[in-house]
Amino acid sequence: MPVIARFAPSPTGQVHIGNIRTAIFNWLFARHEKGQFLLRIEDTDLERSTREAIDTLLECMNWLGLDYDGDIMYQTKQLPVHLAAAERLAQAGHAYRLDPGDAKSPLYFRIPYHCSDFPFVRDAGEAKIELAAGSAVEISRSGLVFRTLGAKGKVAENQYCLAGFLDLTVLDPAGQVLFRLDESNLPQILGAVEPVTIQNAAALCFRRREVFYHDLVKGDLSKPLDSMRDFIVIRSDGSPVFHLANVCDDITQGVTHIVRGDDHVENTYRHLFLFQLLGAQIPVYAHLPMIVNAQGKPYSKRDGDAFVGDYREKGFLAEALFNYLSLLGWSPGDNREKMSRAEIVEAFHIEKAQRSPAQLDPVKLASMNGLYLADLSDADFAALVKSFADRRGWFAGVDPDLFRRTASLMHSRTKILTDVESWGYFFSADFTPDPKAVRKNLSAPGIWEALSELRARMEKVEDGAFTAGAAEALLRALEEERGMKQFALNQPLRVVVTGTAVGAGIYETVELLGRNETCSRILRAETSWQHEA
RNA sequence: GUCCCUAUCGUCUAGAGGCCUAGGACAUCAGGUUUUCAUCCUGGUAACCCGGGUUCGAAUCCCGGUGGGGAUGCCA
Repeated sequence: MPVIARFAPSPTGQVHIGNIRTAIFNWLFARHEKGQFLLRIEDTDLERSTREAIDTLLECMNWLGLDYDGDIMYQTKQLPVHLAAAERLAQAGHAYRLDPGDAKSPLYFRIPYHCSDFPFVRDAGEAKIELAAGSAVEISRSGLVFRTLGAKGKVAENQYCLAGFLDLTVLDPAGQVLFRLDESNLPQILGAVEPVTIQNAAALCFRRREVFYHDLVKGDLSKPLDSMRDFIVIRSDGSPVFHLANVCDDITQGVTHIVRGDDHVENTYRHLFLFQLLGAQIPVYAHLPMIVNAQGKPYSKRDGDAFVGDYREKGFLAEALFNYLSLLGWSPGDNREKMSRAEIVEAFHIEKAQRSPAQLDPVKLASMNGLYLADLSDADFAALVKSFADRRGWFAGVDPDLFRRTASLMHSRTKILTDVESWGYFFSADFTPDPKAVRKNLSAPGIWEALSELRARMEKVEDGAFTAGAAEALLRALEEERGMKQFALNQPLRVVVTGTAVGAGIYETVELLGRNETCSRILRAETSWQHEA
């Protein structure tokens, strides 16, 4: 059976990092299985869904190379299908309104009492629930309401679906049967609006059933039916609720595998009933754990860097982000980390996805990005940086050749493209020196005199002869003459001409700056920084 | 409250009962290369949440606890 997977985001604002991870895993899964990857826009929240958000989403997917098959399905267009499905459920007796006379009352889906032969329902044995002493039990077509005693002696009200209590008997404190639910009174209960109330109850005895399914990521999962409730499928304004719309669309699109966030695990137990009663094949599920922030909490909008756009803006490469994100909660099983897209597709097995949440580490992401940048040729790197800088209006009007040479000097020092912002001193003398660097490197006695002398000697060098090698020779000679330690002038010179203590080789740097610029920067420092140092 | 899920270095992970003296990567520390930084190379510190079982043998299986997350919406 060919695999049909889908990504079904709600287009509300920016694209969340956890969301795009789900998209990536779906895409990888579909591509690995040589199946289809469909895109469905769940735009039913009219208040929050905007065209702009949809465009942002499509752009993000395009940027990350997540191509989808076929046309996009827009959920709002499927309204008639959703409504027809609701109607079918109602016709078959699987749905009801709390107030049958009021069409404005929301339509509830009822988890069917007769479901023991469903492929995802199994018997879980005899069960008994002790009730708060002398409390009442209400039984109605929307389920059971009963009171239990909490650990601190507090009475808690519980409401669960009727299907949770097969062959229910309500016992009084003496153990006598007060009420028995069976085929004889079931139709009356389902047909009546008013609940049957049993006073002075002490315990509930019934056969427990549970919903179960196998999750490709989480393994065998189950949930007792007596912890589930009937749920609304059509709101009082007539619009379909997520559960119905989502399931209907998956049926319409022929989705065979649902890969999504594990916040949907609980929904799955409900959706199984919908697929079953709508006569559809039940899909295979895979629930991915969430991505969490540095505090170990799920990413929220307030975190910053919660959106794909943030990473793009900061100068992360799509391939690097893709690679990193594919490794968050998944691993090929060997020690490979930096992998090409094709390699990842080849190695991707959804069953190997992690079951617990993963924390996104921006430092490791940057390291990964640095690996991808290092793969680029100097020329490609320069071109990439250029277009990145241009978009930001950095270094406008800089000589292209100077820019290229700077880029090749700084290539191995660049992890993310925003690092490039610090290149300003190559192109302009308009920088603020780092006070710490100044203090550390320019306060030794005799330093300023030496720099002044160095400048004088540099000024005598022929224009075309001002190379890295020439600069190095000047420094060495001067150090020796003045009895200074070898390289003692390197850092002072660097601070004076770049304002910082770190960077590319200083000889190459001054060669790039040129004789005039180098000398004028030294002179400027002599006149304006010297006394502060 | 109830239900569901989850737990290996700081972080991402390898690990499918003996290949584990627990491997890799990022981070970190030390050393080497080097004019600083970065790159590159070498080495180090660093983890099986706790308690019971099962077994000749448990990071791996089972039970309990604890921590974390999720669900419990006329949000999706």
